[in-house]
Amino acid sequence: MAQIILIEDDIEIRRLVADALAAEGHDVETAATAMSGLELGIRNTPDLVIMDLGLPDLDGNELLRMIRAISSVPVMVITARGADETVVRTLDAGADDYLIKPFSVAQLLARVRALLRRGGLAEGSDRITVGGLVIDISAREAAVDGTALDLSPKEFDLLRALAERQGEVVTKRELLAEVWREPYGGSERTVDVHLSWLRKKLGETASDPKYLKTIHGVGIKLVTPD
Amino acid sequence: MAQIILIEDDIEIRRLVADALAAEGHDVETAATAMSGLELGIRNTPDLVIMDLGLPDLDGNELLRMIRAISSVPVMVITARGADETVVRTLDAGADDYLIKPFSVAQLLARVRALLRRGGLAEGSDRITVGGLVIDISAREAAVDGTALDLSPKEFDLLRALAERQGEVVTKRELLAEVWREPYGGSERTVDVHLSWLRKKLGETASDPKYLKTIHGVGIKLVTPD
DNA sequence: ACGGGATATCAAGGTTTTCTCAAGGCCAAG
DNA sequence: CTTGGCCTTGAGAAAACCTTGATATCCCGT
Repeated sequence: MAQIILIEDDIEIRRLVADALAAEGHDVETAATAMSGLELGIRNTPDLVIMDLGLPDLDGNELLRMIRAISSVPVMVITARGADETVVRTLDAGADDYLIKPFSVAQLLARVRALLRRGGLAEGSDRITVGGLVIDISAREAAVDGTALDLSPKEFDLLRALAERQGEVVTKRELLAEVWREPYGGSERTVDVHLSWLRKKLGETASDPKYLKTIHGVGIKLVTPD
Repeated sequence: MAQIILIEDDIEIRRLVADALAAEGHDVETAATAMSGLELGIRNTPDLVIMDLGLPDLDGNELLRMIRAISSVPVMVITARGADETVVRTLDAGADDYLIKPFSVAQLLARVRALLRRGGLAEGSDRITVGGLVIDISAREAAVDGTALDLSPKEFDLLRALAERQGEVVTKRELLAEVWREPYGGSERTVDVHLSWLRKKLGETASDPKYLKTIHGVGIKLVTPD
């Protein structure tokens, strides 16, 4: 599922964590020293790094800084050092989560899921959700409250263009540029018509909008309904 | 710096956390119940939500699910319940971090920083805050004390022009230039009318202004109310 | 306290923008 | 060649908005 690098010198904990992660379906690479872990990271571009703070060859914060210098990969720190000051310093050095040993494996896994949920989806996400509206970019299909919408090409592109900037007001000119691809001599009223159709398929009207709000004199914006 | 919503029923903790966050320069809105917190969230599109799990009116996980249904905002849970099972369930329900009371404020702040760092701190949305007045430029919406304002284009532009120079006196001529785009032959009285409407919507009058103060013979200035 | 100038508010046009229906054209599939 | 889906354009109606005129009110210097 995800590629995870685990840097931990204690062999027992390493085994424990690695097995648990593997059981979740992740691809785990382990390292016992900071340097070898860094090597691994450079080669594999992982989705998550889990590291101990007390490594034999390098201070944990030093390693953290090196990782941050070359990557924005999520990093979870697991360590026995529980001093508050240490936690703060480590988080501020770029760690995303901090777990104190001894920890519950179940919780570790849950926190890993939480981190992957954020980090992983940020990149290749080709699905946009706005309230009850779900837009699958690569499949080119959309649905409201579970029921699929039958959209024409332009309608879909229009919806996507708005969804990619949800909450923001988009002008018709921008929509023309985005959806109709320049140089286009058409009038902005074409946008109006498609919008009208879109609204009808979304089960709303211009006077009582749910998703598509008109900002008079400016443009349209896609919002999550109340 | 960031807009944060804090949902916590214990008044002491609420105060403690809110003050600490405010001291970091964040804009904090608090709520004592799940429902009022949800209201806040819908109005303000926050950068982070911090919530207690044991709210009086709704189960924490239920609230979390409701938040997740409409938003992907980072959520930090703070609670006294430390049972492992609870932690796991909460994280899997969509929480991004989980802190057990009693917690160190310094660590809370560090974790908040970590979450905001990842969250990208409000991507396309730039806001101006003046007291209880929040103006979202890209969404083109404004709210006072959590209630959205229904502003016409000129009214919004006017408010923004004043907000961009908050505390400063702006002449009507400058407002005409800024909002009406020259060369404009209109009279400055149009500005007066729009100002009047703006005041009405802000719930104030010219004789008892809160935000919009008239400097006789000079212009207008937007101030934070006492 | 008074007068003149600046500001506030109200109501009434007048203007611009948006919405929707309907008709026509285009293109690909049958 | 015909059909059907899709896109574009036109036009009237509706809605939202802006401006202006008139009048009341306020502020400040005298």
